[in-house]
Amino acid sequence: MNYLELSPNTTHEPCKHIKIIEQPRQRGFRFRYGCEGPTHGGVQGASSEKNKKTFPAVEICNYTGPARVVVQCVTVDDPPLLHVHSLVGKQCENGMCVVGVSGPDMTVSFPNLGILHVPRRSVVDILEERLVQGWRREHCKELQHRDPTDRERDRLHRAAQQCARALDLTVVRLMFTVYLPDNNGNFVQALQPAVSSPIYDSKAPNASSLKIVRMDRTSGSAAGGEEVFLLCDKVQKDDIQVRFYQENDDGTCWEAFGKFGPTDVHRQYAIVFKTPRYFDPYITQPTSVFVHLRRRSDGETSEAKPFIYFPQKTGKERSHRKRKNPDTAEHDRSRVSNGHLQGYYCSIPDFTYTPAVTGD
Amino acid sequence: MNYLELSPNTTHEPCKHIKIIEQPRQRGFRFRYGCEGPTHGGVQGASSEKNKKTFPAVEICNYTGPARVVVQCVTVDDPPLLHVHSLVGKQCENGMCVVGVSGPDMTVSFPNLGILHVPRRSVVDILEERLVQGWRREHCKELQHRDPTDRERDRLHRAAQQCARALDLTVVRLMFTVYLPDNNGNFVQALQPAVSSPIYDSKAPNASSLKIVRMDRTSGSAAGGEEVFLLCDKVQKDDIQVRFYQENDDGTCWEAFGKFGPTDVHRQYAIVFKTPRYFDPYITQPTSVFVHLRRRSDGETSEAKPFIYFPQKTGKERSHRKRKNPDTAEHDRSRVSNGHLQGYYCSIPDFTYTPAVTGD
DNA sequence: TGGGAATTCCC
DNA sequence: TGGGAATTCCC
Repeated sequence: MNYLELSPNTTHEPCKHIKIIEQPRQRGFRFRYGCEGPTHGGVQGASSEKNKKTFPAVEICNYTGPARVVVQCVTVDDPPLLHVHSLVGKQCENGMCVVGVSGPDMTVSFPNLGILHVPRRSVVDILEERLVQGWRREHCKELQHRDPTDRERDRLHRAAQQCARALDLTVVRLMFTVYLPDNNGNFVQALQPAVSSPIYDSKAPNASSLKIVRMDRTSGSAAGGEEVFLLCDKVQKDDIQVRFYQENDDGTCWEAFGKFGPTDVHRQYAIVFKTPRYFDPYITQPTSVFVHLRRRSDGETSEAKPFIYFPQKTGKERSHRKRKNPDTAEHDRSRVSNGHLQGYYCSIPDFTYTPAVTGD
Repeated sequence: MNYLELSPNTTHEPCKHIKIIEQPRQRGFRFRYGCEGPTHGGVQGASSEKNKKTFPAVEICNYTGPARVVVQCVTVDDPPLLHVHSLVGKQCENGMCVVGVSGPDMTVSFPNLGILHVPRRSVVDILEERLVQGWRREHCKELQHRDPTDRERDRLHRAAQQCARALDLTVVRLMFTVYLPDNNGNFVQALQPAVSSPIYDSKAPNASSLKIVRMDRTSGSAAGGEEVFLLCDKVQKDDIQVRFYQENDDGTCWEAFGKFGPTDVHRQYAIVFKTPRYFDPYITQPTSVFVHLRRRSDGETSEAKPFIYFPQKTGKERSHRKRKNPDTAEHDRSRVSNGHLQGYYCSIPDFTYTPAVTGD
């Protein structure tokens, strides 16, 4: 007898349980409304790649033989509650996905888990119906079958409203439950369920993917303070940043943020911001950095666009400008504002423009 | 006996009828959803002004005495059909507005006609219900009361779907019907109804008000071809124009249009366009014109913003540019593209910018 | 009210 | 699928 045999488990058979061997991918999957049809593919696995797709998968451990795995959408609450959203796709019915296993391979992969987005207006009704069902189950043992009274009904309705308020429609988790057969071969013996990491609806305003579509300038003075019009995919004005950054060879990183207020975010699709000053405003050569969008709440970022900082104009170049036609100066004013740069040494944004020489 | 007495009318009493003496304003009024609550005011009159509001009004002609006027929403079809949208506000019930008159003033003004926007998803049900009602009325004379058979029901359902497809939820008209009392004082004698001009929901995508919110430049070369980022209220990419114009003292008007494609309209809220060439590209003094948005389909326009055309650079100024640092030229390229101006005489956009001198 | 965004749907 | 807009709702 060695010491291993003294561990508590040795007196029992190894615990049968279900284990998630591939989590669902948390981001980038879109929940679909009923009207969008059922053919939109399932959520992929966390380690899925372009040419090597994976899907959520589980393994039944310490048991080999017939089993049934049921997958359902649950909330991020602890303990998890059944979600109003349901699973759709092959092998899915009544909002859940049911798959049989027989062994010897006790792993199951789920390539067809679509998530059906229930309209918000339906939520209360769905929850109320469930509460009524629960009520019936509780009362079915009573001698006489009866329906809830108006008073009870009203209580259930208010409970449903409260649950609905607390329910987040933008995120679900997958709950996997294994059922093993009893002596009659009925799959009624449930093991402790396993619950996946959260899946965020990629269409939700706070989880949609970030993208810079177009900018009216992709370069500017190292002094910063120049206005940029940036067109983007949907953002939320209080949760978005325009981040300039430069990664150095030594692993350090410079960052600074475009300056704008909530009113500079136009209808979620455009941001007018002022460029930040480069960390060294006295550079003598153009310097490449990157700009991207970043969501404060979850740190998600867009793909980066290059941005070039240029040296500021010298005093001589600037004095040349003073001789300009005042009409033209008026013209210029509309383009560049340097409001908050007043008083900075040598930091007035000041450019001249030559036409691009393009081939077409 | 003069010839007037020979006209057909002289043999009858003058025809009693209802006349609209103030039409509803056609634009700028927003239909409201039920969830928005009832307190949003009524549609104003066509001649309403800021400090002198008017409201839709009718007059009962050639009759003085007790009467009842009923107002309902109808479609723009001919003949008009009852709309699914309903009237809400004081004196409104069951979707219609009912007002009593007793004379001697036989005019009625309606200051509280709110229009309740029925959700699209409810339209079929509402129409089907009406068809079923109609079916019942038709069959009520049958010996035995009966409900429509499944087959009849299905026919009604399909008819409702067809009506729903044809129904425009963005426009209604007001139908005014006068009821005069019969000998027992019951208001059952209806005169021919009067139907108003159309009222367009100001929240509908094709009727919302146009507005230029912000532009990244408000001046440019008389040669045109310069890119402008314009932020705006919601537009439809295939139905919007950026119109430059200048009204001359002699009543003539120059106009030209910003150049852009559907993909240059960003998510309905921004337009990236190229300025048009001014009609005289060889101006020697800055010239003020206006820009506004214009909707093709109905000719509606936004408020205009001023735009200043500047003389093109002379050859001498341009040759000076050629000596510039190539790095700076690279910088410039990002800002101005002159793609389609190649080959124009003296038409290369070319500006220098000086910082604004602002007081704050 | 109008401003603004979330939600839902269409292709 | 994702792109894009219409519809609906919130304050």
